[in-house]
Amino acid sequence: MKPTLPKGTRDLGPDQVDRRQHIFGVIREAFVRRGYRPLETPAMESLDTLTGKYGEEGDQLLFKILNNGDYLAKADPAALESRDSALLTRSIAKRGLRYDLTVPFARYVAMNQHLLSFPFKRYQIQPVWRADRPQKGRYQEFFQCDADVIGSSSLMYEAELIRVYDEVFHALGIPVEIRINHRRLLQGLARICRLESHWQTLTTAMDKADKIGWDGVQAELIRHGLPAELVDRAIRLLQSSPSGARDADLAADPDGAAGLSELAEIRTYLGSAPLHNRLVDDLTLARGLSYYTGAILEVKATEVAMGSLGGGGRYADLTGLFGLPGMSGVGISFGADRIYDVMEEQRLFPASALHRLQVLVLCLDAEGHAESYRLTESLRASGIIADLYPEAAKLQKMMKYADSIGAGHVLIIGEEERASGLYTLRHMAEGIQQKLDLKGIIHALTAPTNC
RNA sequence: GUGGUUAUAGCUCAGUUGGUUAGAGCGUCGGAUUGUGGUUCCGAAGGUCGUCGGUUCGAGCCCGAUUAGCCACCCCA
Repeated sequence: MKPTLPKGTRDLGPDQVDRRQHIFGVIREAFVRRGYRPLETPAMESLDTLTGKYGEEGDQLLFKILNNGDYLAKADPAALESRDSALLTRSIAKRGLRYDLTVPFARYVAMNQHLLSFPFKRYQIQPVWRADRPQKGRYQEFFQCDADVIGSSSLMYEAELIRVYDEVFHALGIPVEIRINHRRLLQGLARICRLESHWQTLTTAMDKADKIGWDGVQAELIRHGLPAELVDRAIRLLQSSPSGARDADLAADPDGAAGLSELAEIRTYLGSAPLHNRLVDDLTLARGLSYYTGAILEVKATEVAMGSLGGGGRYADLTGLFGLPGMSGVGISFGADRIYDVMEEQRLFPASALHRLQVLVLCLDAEGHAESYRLTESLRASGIIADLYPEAAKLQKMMKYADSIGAGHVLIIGEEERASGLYTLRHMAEGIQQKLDLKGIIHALTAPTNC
């Protein structure tokens, strides 16, 4: 048979895994240093846990897992007869693959509330699955790196998580723009323009402003049947200067005022130290409105056309659906696969991300093989990534192998070297070699420039 | 879920209005070179042209379906 990968999935080779681990490492470090603790949850969740949490669209994108056994015999006869897939699903699939990390986290918190102390800060780096149509930067299986803090409504945490975004993308070398908005600003906007009843339509349309332009937004809103004069008013307000008329208008509305004051407080926390990246107030940002209740965050690369690299926000009551009401939380997510793609495109991965062989030992004759093996073990014991070519072969062949696997050095051991105790260490990239004893080799390979 | 587009050697791609035995570059393997890779030269292997069906005397090329990639919607990381 011809081997294939399922749609929207991919293999990662050794260099790719090394590079992804580098990304995870930078993110994890930023989380850990702020007291976030790791959490892992199962790839599959009960379908009851997942459905209804991501809106109607989200439910369609859930991967369902067929029940084991004779599932059709136990299927709902009415649903089977009517060929109603949505109805049938309930009787033939009781589990699904997780769609994000936030809902499993909420489930975990609700189930383990007696064990947890609040505020509880956790991070989670695991794959999630969505039955979406694949595209550039969009996969059916992809990794998310989430950090959430639950059980406190302090805006300190919004600032903390913005700082994490800033720090991580700076450390990875990706220039980004961090956008921030507030749900209550959007509510205020809608009320001021008397478009409360069209809130959803208004926000999803204006979110596309940078893509389809303001004319496009206006056209879309009018197509949806919103009164033209109110649409004009909304767009004028959105385009007006934040420091001038816009915020004055918003401040006149109770929700708008609350949103403005929260954003100002977050900025006060951030004022203690400058950010590497721009933090932009963006009134058009309207993501995750089915669950975010406070601040809304999004990160976009400024130098590459790629969807968002991360998103987050405040949710007033995440665990309420699981029987634990009144728990306010705030969280962010990194899209590891998109970050990877951006870094690949921009060649941002440092050589140190790759854990390739530092030295490959080449023994020229069978007699010296055992001694070469012991020497290789000594190098490994000194923390050097080392391996021994498994048999005495033509030097040319062994050199080609060393070159193709990207070994930093080769150590050549022949009769002459064994007699003198001075081995030939060759630096592959530079093509220079020197004769050194074991101590000298270890020194050369553990010096900072050769790591 | 909707629309567009692509699929030929391991990779990137050529392949004439449908016509005999489908090509190139790169890569791979062997040799030139029995203690020196990445550069050079010589040689070789490698294809049911994504899959299934149809039209035709004849299909890599035309038609239909299907699978996968890419792009744009929708939504999202």
